[in-house]
Amino acid sequence: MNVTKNILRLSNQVCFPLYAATRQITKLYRPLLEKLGVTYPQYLVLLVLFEEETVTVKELGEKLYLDSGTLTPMLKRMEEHGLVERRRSSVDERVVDVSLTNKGRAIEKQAEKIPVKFSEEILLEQDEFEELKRLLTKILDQV
Amino acid sequence: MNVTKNILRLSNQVCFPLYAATRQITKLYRPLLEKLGVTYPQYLVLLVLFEEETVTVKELGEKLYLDSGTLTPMLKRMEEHGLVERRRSSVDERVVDVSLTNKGRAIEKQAEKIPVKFSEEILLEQDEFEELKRLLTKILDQV
DNA sequence: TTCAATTTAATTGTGTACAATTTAATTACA
DNA sequence: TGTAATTAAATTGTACACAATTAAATTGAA
Repeated sequence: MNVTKNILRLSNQVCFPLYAATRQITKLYRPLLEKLGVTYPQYLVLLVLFEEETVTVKELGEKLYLDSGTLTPMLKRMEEHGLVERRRSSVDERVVDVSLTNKGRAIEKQAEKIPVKFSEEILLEQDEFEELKRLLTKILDQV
Repeated sequence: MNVTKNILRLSNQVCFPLYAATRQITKLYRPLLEKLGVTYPQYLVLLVLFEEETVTVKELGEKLYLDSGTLTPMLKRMEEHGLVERRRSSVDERVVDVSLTNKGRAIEKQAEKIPVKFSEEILLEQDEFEELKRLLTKILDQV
């Protein structure tokens, strides 16, 4: 086995398990989120809006690392489903403010149960969870 | 701050940094892979084929955690670009065997440089890399 | 003040992802 | 042997994801 093969081995890459684990975990979330009628990225938008009354598309993008090309159509879908409201800012017409509707706010109580259920399905120790989060956040802070 | 808000805080979730870090890292890969004319998932297919002469679509799916709905169109694009060859197995007509063309094989030497360049851009200690990989693999093995 | 530079969303086009279904081939068992 | 069950890809439809471009509003410097 030459050096090349070792470097390129799937099992030696850290990015591959990252890529694969993310998708598998998103799949675990799916049945839980389906009951709320949202996808995982839409759920993240809700989490932001549970914390802040109103955010702009730009702020959402900064928090979630997504651009308007992803957010605009996603927010339109959420608006169609009656979860959020999009409104041009009267202060600055370039800006679009996003906020929860009553229907969106009503989901918060259901959403509480998801992280709990989830941590029951993923069998990591508490300190492993913390370490994983620390390492991922360290990467995120660099890029 | 009530308990609910704490549970649902973006910063308290482990899945969010996982989701975000994966996409940010894939973006880091992009300029490197662009030179090879492939996307990140396509690069993963190449990695498998550098290790194994021929794999079926099913085997690819098992290794990369992807289904035919993703792989079939992706492999067709790679075939159009002259990187791989798709051929119905003569032993079992249901099966499609995938293998590298000469052009695909020629990429291996360029591909070697990518993990090296990449590890230079991500500033994690060697043991942190190992720990991250261990935790992600542990999750993958569960789901 | 004016107009060029910047900023914010939206749009366009390509490429994943994946659930659900379909099609064709193979296997298993009555 | 004949047919039901299973298997492997492909297809269909929906939803991200993101680079690149566009359009409209705002800002800033001459």
